[in-house]
Formats: sequence, C-alpha cells, structure tokens
Amino acid sequence: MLSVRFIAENRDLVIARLKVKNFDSAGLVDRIIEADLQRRKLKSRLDTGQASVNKLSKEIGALYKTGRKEEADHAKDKTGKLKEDIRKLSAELTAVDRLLRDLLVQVPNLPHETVPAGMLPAENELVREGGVKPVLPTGAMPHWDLARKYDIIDFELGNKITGAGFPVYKGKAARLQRSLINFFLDEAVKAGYDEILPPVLVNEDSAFGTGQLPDKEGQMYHVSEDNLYLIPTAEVPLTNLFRDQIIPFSELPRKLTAYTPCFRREAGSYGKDVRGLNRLHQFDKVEIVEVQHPDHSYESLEAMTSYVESLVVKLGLPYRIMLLCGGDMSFHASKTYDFEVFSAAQGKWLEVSSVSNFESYQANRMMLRFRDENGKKIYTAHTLNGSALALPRIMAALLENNQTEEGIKIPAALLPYTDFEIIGP
RNA sequence: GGAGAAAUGGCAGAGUGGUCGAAUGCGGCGGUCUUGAAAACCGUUGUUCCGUUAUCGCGGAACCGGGGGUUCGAAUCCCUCUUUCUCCGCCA
Repeated sequence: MLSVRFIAENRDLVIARLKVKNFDSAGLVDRIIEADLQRRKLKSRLDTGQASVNKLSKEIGALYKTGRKEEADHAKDKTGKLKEDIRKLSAELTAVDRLLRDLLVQVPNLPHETVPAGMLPAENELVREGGVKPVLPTGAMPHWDLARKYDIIDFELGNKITGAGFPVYKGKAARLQRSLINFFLDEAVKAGYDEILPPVLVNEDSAFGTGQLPDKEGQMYHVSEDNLYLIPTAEVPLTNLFRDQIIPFSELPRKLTAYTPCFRREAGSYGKDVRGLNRLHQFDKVEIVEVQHPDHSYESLEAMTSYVESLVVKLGLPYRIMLLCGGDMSFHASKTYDFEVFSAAQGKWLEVSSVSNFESYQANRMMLRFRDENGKKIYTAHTLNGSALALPRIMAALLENNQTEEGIKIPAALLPYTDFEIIGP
C-alpha cells in the first residue's frame, strides 16, 4: 500500500496517476487524509494523558517510599478521571487506525509514468517480438490432442484424482516438466539468484504482505482448520522472507529464486481459454524475486525482463513482450511486462511470465526496509518479481511448436536434462 | 496427541511490582595508541508513533513472543494464543 504520509503530501498527484489505472480515487484519498488527521489528533491527546498518569505514578511511588500514605492515596484518586479519558481515547484511536488501514488497502499502487493509459489488453504496448513462428506439418494438433496421442498428459486421470485443472503428467512429459524446472533454476542461479525452497502454505500475515489479502482472498485455496493459504505463486513466501526486516545497504539488491507448485482457484473463469494446459488450478513455476534500492528498481525491472527473455530465446519459442497499460495491470504493480509465447497449433499467444516492479507497495505492507549508505536513516525498499517461467504454457507451446511427423523434438537447451531427444509414439 | 519447562535488545544472558528501554559480555560504529594491523583502553550503539524543528536535534508515548486483564504503576502478577525445548505416544 501507499504510505499515508505520501498520500497526504501528494494528494493531487495520487489522484491523477490513478486515473491511468481507471481508478477514481478522489473520495477515497480525501477520506484517508481526514482519517489520518483524526488519528494524529487522538494520538497526541492520548500521549499527553498517558504522560500525566506516568508522572503521577512516579510521584505516588515516591510518596509511599517516604511513608506518606495519605498523600499517596489522594494522588491515586486523581488518576481515576485520567484513566477514564485514556480508555476512551485509545478505543477511538484503535477504531481510526482500523478505518485508516481499511481505506489504505483500497488504494491501488500508482502506475509508473511510462505506463500507457488504457483499459483493455488490446491497449498494451508491444515492446519487442522475437523468435520465429514455426511452419507446422499437415495434421498438426493442439497440445491436448498431442498429449493424448503420445499418452503423456492425462487430464481425465486428474479429474478422477482431484478434479478439473489438475492434470497428471506421465513418462516423458513428467520428465520434461522436471527438466524445465531444473533448467530454469540452474539458469537463475547462474544469473545471480539465490535458490530457495520455501513452504507452499503461508499464514495470513504473509498473504497480506504481498497483497493477496484482503482483496484476492477468493483466488487462494484456504485450509480453514489451520488458517493457512496455499500459495498462488512463490512470490508470496519469497518476498515475505524479508518481512519486518531492515536490510543493510551493502546487502542490496537481494535476489532470490524458487521453484514451487502454485495453486489458484480461478473462480469464475470458464470457457474456451481453459482448455488443456492453458489454465490450471495447480501448476509449476520458477519465480524470481528481488529487493532493491528505490534508485535502482527500474534498472532491475529491465534486467529481470532481459533475463526472462533469455529463457524463451534458449527454448526457441516465438515470443513477444508487452508493456501493460494501466487498466490491465494488477492492483499492486507500478509497471509490468508480460511475456507471451506463440502456441502455434492453437494459433494463440499465451502469457508465460509477468515481470513487475511493485516499488514500495508491498514493502510498506510488510515493513521491508533498508538502511542508507551511512547506516543512519531507514527507507522503504522496492520489491520486484517475475515468473521465470510458468511451466504449463511453455509445455503447451513446446509440444505444439516442435511437433513433427516423427514426434515432438526437444529443444537443445533441455537435452542435458531430458534423456531423450524426441517424444514419439 | 499427552506431560513438563521456556520465550528479554544483532547475539548471549541478568532482571520476579516503582528509580528498567532494561545490568553484563560479545558483536557493530567512532576514537586513542601503532608505519599498518591486532591487542588494550575510552566513547557510542534498537524500532514505531505523536509533537516541535530548515537540518543535527529536542520533548512525549509505546514496544521484554502475540492478544487481553489486575494495579496509581507490569519485563516482573493473572488469563489466553503462538512458538521452542525435554520426556512419552505416533509417524514419512
């Protein structure tokens, strides 16, 4: 979330910027400023009252020590009224604090000044395009048919075991999946990311920290017995590793990577886009996360984007990079690049990565800060993350784009990981 | 799952109702000494919020695992939750 102070000091800027996200924030912003004013007033009065009680208590202690019991008892009576005031004030303060927080979480992150205005995916800007769309053999099939033909991904079996959206990978597809995970992790480590294997269940504080709670609650699987959430992305545990931390200047940037399964309820998404591997409730992903100094976070965003690009290039997939317009960006992001690969048999661009700078939006929520060069002042850090990469749609594109009469050819980059060159009959 | 013990500053570890944001040691930072370093010695060293200030700063409030309570006053007493350790049970 944005800090209250920032909102109060930049009221008009905030309102203007959020218009790029098609968000009318004027009323909300003014209520926040008002609540903040209330809060400060209450806090001042409460502190004054508290100070009086503290002073009296000290005096009472001194009086008892010198045996002046009557005077002490008299002083005690004086605290009664003060304590009553304090009780009232602190109740009011708690209420205003809660209101303020409820309002703050409703304010989206500000889009960066380079983010184009717009509402629809069609208004996203093409940044660059690479790779070559393959010429498919006659009789080319979409991946769900290939999966059946070579008996490598079983959707029906997943239905039986769990339900729709939980496919079972078998044989060479299982091996290919594992190869992709290892390939992505190895590449990330080579690029300077520290490998982590985090929990896939997180608590409320973590889900709040990265912004899944409160507003995206319905998208996560919830284990009510223990009040834990299945992660929708490794971003959640990875970024929260830094929650409530003050990072020394010399340790910035911190770069992490992790493979995890990801779980998404995808409530309300039915229809043609969910076919095959296109949209799943459980999928595998390697994620990269970075904590960076505010002065360098946009350099990091570009670096992360180039890194992700290197992956799709190595896999030989036709891809394009889109700069998301304000309206298509997530609530929490300041700037996002989406990666899409072309899945030839479906004739469709599939989103396989989303690389975002959140600036201080997540860091404010989770008190993630750093100390400046002199070791004196403390500032909020910036956080970024990106998929590198999400596996199912990569798998879909690999199967479809590399199909030949003999079978599906494995890209050279993966050969050290698979023990086969082709998925054939 | 059952029984018991515990949770204090970056770390270790005192403190069982007032003078405690908290002894002491280690670590960190600054300095003296030294050609330099080490050792020794001296000083310094948390975070959040409110107020004030151009800034350094200053004044106040809060924080000793989380939440609540008793009291004029709580690290200290009570309740509750969480976590850790030991023993028992179960188990990949």
